[in-house]
Amino acid sequence: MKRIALYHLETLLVIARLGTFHAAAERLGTTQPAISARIREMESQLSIAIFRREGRRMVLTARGRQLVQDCEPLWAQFESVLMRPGEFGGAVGVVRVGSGEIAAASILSGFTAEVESSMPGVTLEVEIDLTAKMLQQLLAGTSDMVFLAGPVAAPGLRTAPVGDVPLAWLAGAKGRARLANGAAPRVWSLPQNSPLHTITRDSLQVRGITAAGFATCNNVRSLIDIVVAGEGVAVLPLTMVGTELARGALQEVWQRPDRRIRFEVAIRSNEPDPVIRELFERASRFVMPPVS
Amino acid sequence: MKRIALYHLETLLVIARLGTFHAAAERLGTTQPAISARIREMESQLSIAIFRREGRRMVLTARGRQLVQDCEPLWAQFESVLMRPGEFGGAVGVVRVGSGEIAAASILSGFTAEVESSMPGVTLEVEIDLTAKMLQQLLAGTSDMVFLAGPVAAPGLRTAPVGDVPLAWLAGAKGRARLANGAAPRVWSLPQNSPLHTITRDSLQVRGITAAGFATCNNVRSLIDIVVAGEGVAVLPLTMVGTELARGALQEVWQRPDRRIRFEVAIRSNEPDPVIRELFERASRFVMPPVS
DNA sequence: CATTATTGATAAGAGATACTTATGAAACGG
DNA sequence: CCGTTTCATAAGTATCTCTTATCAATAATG
Repeated sequence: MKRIALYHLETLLVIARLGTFHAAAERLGTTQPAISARIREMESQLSIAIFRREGRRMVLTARGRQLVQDCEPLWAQFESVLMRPGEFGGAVGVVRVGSGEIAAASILSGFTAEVESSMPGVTLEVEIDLTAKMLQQLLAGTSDMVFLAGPVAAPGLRTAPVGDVPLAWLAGAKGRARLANGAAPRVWSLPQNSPLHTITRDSLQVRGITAAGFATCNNVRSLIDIVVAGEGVAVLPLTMVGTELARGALQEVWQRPDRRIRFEVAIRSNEPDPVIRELFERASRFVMPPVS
Repeated sequence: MKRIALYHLETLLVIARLGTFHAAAERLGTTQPAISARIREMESQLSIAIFRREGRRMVLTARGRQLVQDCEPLWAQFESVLMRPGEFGGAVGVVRVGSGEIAAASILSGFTAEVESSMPGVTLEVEIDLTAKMLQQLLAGTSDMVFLAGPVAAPGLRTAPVGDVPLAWLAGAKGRARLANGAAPRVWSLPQNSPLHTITRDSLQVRGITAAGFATCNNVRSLIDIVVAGEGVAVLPLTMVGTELARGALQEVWQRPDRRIRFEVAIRSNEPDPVIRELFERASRFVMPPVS
């Protein structure tokens, strides 16, 4: 049964359309015995009767008609799937893209939209995780391209800047009340080894602030929720807190840190896949709109 | 490209899942060189690179992953379509069923429902037309089984009764007004050679009625609409005028004809296809609920 | 650092498939 | 009744596919 090839299906469909083996042979540029043999092969592989002799011609059995009916859409799909390479010059492939959460919130959707419209043959498999993990996966070959935060310079990596985002010290109502009382701030941030974590620590040091605990959460979205609902204060990217600022759930409490989060796109420097290299080129030319 | 067989797809998918050619070979009960050859064959047929050497293993290219992604559903469909014969003992096939319009309105839907539930592998292609045409198509091999009206006894035909339907002389408002004025009735019916036509003529003769024209329409549904809207009177099957009687658009004007329309199911007596013969058996056991 | 195991490529030969040409048998049409 | 159409069959050839055996490269291990 596994030995049935595409031309078997095609042959069946052409016979069903043209009515005779002979006509099908002509249409398919082969001989009538070849057509007979193909059908015989199908019948034996599937162990069903597809045609039945009737007078001097062959007619489809009920089962055969069922098969034709089933194969018609299958054949169409096959053509679209397997013919795809030649159909236009563009790149075709599935590319596994990793992204840090902040990068995801800031530039990913713009990039994917750009890819969808200008590289229609390319499908993206996006995975969101911490920058550190993204790098691992990229080097291990589990991801093909990653967006990440902060300048990275690992050997065997090729990177390009794609934009940056301003950061701000933000707190919710309870957090601001706590600060107003003169209590030491409960600082929240991403786990160690993340750029946001480093920036937060540095900014605290510059200000000479002693924190009452330095809590972490590995998910920025949750981090925001935590700060909104609790007494914490955090350095957060402005691109991710638009709605919270608008409705007053978060407010800036101190002067903004000098540093912004800088995004880069990275691939392995020896990446051999032309589709991925092309995607990298596009990504480096794609720069996110500036945010202030 | 047409030379790609099912085992090529299967091979690709198994490699994608298991990671190495060797493991795939074991899983598929063959040898590693065979797997290599299959992939090479696919790559040459599609002229794309599916795998790329990386260290001592082969990894999917972006295009290769795309292919895997595309083939996954295709493969599933294939299995369901081609494996169908063995999956259960029941009959499988597409059967072309013809039916006269009245038979269609009276018993067809019950029969199709019965087939759908008790013969899930069978697909019906129903065609509605006049009884005479149904017979032609059956004998010509364009239909496999037909429901038709009136006792037929053509050579090479095997028939069985499946029910009958009472008839009534019906007229719309204008038609009844015309009759009340004592004018000769405008009679409507199906074209000649149809049982309804014959019954209508016979009934008129029995009553000694002279019609003012004997109009025909080859479609019962339209016939009903015509009678409802116009001055006509017609012998119509009660199964098809339920709503018209209920809302008073049609009313019985004379005594009902003695004869009812008797439905039969027919196949070619030498029908070789077991699926069709089985369907015929079921149809003959399936008798429509009596109507009065 | 040497050894061993893993992964896939390659080559050669056997076996299976698929195609072509030539011919035959049955059925249809005039 | 004869020619035509339609498909089956047979024989020969070309092609494809698989298996066995071996090799090269790389990763893992002691």
